[in-house]
Amino acid sequence: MGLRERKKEKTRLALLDAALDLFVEQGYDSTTVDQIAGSVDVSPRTFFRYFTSKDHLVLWYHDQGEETMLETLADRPPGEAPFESMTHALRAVLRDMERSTPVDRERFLKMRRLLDRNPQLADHAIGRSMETERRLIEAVAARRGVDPGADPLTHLVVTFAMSAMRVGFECPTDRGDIRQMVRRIEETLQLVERSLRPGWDA
Amino acid sequence: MGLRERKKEKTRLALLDAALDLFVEQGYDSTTVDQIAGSVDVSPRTFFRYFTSKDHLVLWYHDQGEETMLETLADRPPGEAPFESMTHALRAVLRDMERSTPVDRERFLKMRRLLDRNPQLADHAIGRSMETERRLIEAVAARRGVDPGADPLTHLVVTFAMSAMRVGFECPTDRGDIRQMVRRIEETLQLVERSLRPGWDA
DNA sequence: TAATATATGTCAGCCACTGTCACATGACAA
DNA sequence: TTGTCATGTGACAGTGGCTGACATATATTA
Repeated sequence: MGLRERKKEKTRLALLDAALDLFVEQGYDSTTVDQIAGSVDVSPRTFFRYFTSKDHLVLWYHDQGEETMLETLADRPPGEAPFESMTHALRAVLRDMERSTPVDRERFLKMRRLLDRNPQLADHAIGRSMETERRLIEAVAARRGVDPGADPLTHLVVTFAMSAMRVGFECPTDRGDIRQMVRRIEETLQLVERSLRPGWDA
Repeated sequence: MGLRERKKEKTRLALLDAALDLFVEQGYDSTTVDQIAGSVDVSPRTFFRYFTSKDHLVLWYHDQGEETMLETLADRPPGEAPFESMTHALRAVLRDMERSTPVDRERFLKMRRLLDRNPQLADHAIGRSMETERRLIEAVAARRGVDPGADPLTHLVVTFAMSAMRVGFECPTDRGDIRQMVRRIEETLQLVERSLRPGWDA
């Protein structure tokens, strides 16, 4: 990894952390891109070369989660029942969350608080999740050898699994504690598993 | 209904239709609010007195669907199984769609095409749907006499039902034909019903 | 070291959106 | 009908997110 890339990564994280701090401190709306760029000594124009929009800052972890799930899915044995594969993909994300560093957790919690307080940001986040679902649907459809556009069952396999994630994530009592949130998602996932008829995804 | 209100309603619809036509004609992004306002002979400032944002134009039907579902839910017998109630709420929306006027359908289809082509709009739409889910969850939780924040099962009842709506709505083969879309959603809903273990929502 | 690729700063500009004030128009009571 | 009040509208100035274009500085590679 060259000097160039290292510098970029550093700038990216600096922008992200500066932005999160400003948002928490003075609110999302009343923080300008100029301020964010200014506090990292970078031109506002450069900010938009790292993040496509001000909103995009807060979707940081969605990208990681999606990557983890797609990779896990690709590694599952070909003959496995599709919903089973999805549960493994989902639990891989949960493991990542448990193993994350304190710095990562702090970022995560800041973002979560922002999502709670800013509906427009929540919109973007959920939109991003839908994009992830679309990609997962394609992956699952490919594994099953069906056309993703014409197979509702594949859609349900993905959507049902992701429901556990959403429901667990939204739980208001878990603010500020990642482990508890992970536990809640795990419980919800088990509830989903119990609610489904055996072999429903054949 | 006084003259004032009638005029407002007329302006509102005029703005909506003018906007949809412009969007379809020259694309969402390259249509400015000035153009929309101009083609209805109204000041740009006034546009924002009718619609909180340019995006907001496209969420027209989400409001109606939500209202229908909440009303239906309120009319269901108290002892009914919660998921059963949700399926009735959902099917009430489907009936509304089948009975809609040609003018309504045309608006609907235009909006759908816009949602397909503009990810940012899709984000807002799905965000609006999540808001609807939240309200439905509250309603269902109230019926069951549980705390909406602490009962994952209630969340799943709503989310599973809405999954049918989303999956059916997104199906790419149904563009341009509302009846076919309604049929697809109905089929998906039945698939959901078959996939769940009897009594899972008790 | 020279040639090339890439990252950044600067500047000019578009457009969504808002606050404010003056004015016009419909609603209502005397 | 007329005066009074509430409400809808236009005009204008301003903020801030975001983009394109060009010049310059900083890595990479030969």
